[in-house]
Amino acid sequence: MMKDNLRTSNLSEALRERVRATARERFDVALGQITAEIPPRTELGDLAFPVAFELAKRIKQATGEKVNPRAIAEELRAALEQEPGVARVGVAGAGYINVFYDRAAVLASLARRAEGDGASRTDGARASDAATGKVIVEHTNINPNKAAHIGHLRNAVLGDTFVRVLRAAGESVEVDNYIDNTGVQVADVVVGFQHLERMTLEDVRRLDEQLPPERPFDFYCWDLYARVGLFYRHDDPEAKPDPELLKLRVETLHALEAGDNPTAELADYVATRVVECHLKTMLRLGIRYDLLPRESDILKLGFWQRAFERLKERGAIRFETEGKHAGCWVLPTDLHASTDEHEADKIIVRSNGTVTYAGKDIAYQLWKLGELGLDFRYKPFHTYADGQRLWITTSEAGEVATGGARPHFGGGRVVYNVIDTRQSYTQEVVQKGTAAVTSQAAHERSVHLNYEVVALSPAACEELGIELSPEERARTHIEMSGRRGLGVKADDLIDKIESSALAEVASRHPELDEDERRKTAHLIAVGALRYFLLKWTRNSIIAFDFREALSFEGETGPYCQYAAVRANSIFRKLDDASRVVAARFVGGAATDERAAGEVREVFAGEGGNELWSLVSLSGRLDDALAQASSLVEPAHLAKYAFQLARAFNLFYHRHRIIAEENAARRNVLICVGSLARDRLTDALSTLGIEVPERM
RNA sequence: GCUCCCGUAGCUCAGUGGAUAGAGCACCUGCCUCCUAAGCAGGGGGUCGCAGGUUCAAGUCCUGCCGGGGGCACCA
Repeated sequence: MMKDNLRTSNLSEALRERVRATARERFDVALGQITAEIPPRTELGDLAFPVAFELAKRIKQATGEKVNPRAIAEELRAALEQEPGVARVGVAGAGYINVFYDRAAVLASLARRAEGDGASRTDGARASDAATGKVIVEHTNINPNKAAHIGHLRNAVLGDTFVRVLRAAGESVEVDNYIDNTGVQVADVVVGFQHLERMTLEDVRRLDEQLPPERPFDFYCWDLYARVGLFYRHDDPEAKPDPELLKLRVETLHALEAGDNPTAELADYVATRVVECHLKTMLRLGIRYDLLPRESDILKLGFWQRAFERLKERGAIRFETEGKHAGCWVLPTDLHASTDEHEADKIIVRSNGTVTYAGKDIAYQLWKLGELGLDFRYKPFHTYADGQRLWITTSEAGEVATGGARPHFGGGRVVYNVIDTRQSYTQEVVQKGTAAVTSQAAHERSVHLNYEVVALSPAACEELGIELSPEERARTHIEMSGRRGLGVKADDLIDKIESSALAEVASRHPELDEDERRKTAHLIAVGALRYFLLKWTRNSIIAFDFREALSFEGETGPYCQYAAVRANSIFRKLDDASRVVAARFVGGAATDERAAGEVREVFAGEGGNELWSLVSLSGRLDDALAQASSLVEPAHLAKYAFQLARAFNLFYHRHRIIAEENAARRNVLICVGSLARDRLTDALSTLGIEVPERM
């Protein structure tokens, strides 16, 4: 096998070791973490060690001797220059050690790797640390009572992209989408059907069948849900709900929890149909799931009773006999101070004996961690076009037999719950309760993958025809409200972006047939929307703006796709022989000193630094993935894709690849272009963005 | 009251304790006989909220203050 110490990540590791060894031998200093950084400009080198400053301090502490950091840097320079793959080492500023790689050798290694195992980036580095046990990521979790809106899309795209990042790292991932089919929100829509529309299950079924395609069932429920909100308030949006009318909600809720009655059957129909709509919406963006766990099954299968026993056994919860919480089971917390208005402790079981959301969630979280000792029953719910099967939980006896084996669900090594940051407090309570009945390790195995909400810009509200008070207009963002029907529906937005993309495609490519245009427009829309939702870091509130979301220029998904499309069009026009020749020539630079010299000359010449920085950036995809994964921040990968696309566009602008006459130069350009295209395509693919053939 | 997050260019946001703080948008000026101009280049724009502290080095860490947002239900 070819030696691979020229992979830049391995090279930087080797250099770190040399720094450590030299510090020990020459200065008798044992260094801990050695920080290395990418210099701000490529002329300053490929890797920098600001370690001389720390060494000077350590030497002074140990011996009292004052040493100039520059002198230390000079010593280290000599040692680092010994490392194969290093062209030279410079000392700059007050004592920066700047390492310059042998550009021909690095590119040769990258070119050989690309030719050697196809486009596969998935090499030893990632396969080796594939830990045992799967990871569970739970996301989407939309109440099944109305159409999904852009806030739900942020959750789903964030979760789905994190899943892709984990899978790119070789992890085995189970994707769960929790269905709260017995909650208040579903109950409210049921109240709407039963009391506002006076419909039975049969009526609702007929209505559903007759709805036009532009107003599917989840859209209908969206409006109905808003109407129910008004109904409780006697049509005054500003009023408080009438307690008398709210009794309808409570009655309905009880009926749902009890099950086996017409109201529960209607609720089940509504929830199931809305879930189907949500799955369709998410599939438009390439988002899929493995399992739909349902709250009704958690109730029926006694998950809570089991968790309740465990909590009592461990003394994690306490029965209150006096005070404000008399008659309740509470979980003691110190997450916030208790005041006159509310106790610090969190109620888990109400005085009427019913369990709160937090309690149910503790039981469910225990199942996800494989610590409950109970399991759901399962049945197939849907089969995706490629045969992948989606399962749903059930509590019915006699599990439905299927041809293929059913995967084992639950029991994750780590569980990521994608939930917006407003629920941080409750999530902490759940984690605390969960940890109380398991080991401390279980606490670390539960991660609340939190993110800020999507709000609407005042401009977006006006476009939606929503009246704003002068006060609201002055704000940077306005919170969405399902109850007010205030929000941008996911399908509406996707439609809008698709038709905008379609117009662009049609004007640029009249030669394409209708079907091709639609497919292309769809890919562009997905790219635009996913990138739009991913470019912000998690703790940034997105003030949704139509103009921004519909933009295809600047820092957008289509900009990144366009760079890759341009690259593809080069390679479509380039004959295969040229690529083979280029790869062989550049790859040969690893052993052939004459070829290496020619490659170096290209990088040393006019625009060589710029060319090299594209190679260097292309080589950092693994770093970007590792960062996105360890910091749980897909935005880092999105930023990387944009940077790479920008660098490629510059490269594309500066160089005529096919027409290049100098053979060595042409070979280098082909290899660099091919490398950048592959990594950009990979990065986009992990973001869930595909590159169309033309756009 | 307690608690979490945020404050960086006109706007929206990036910025693993390291070099001259970046990008997109907006505005202005150029560039299509060329592998797709959804592009490229250039320009103006900054007291990184304020004040202390730690450090060889602070937008980044600590403390306090100011300003904005979220959360602290026998809702989910």
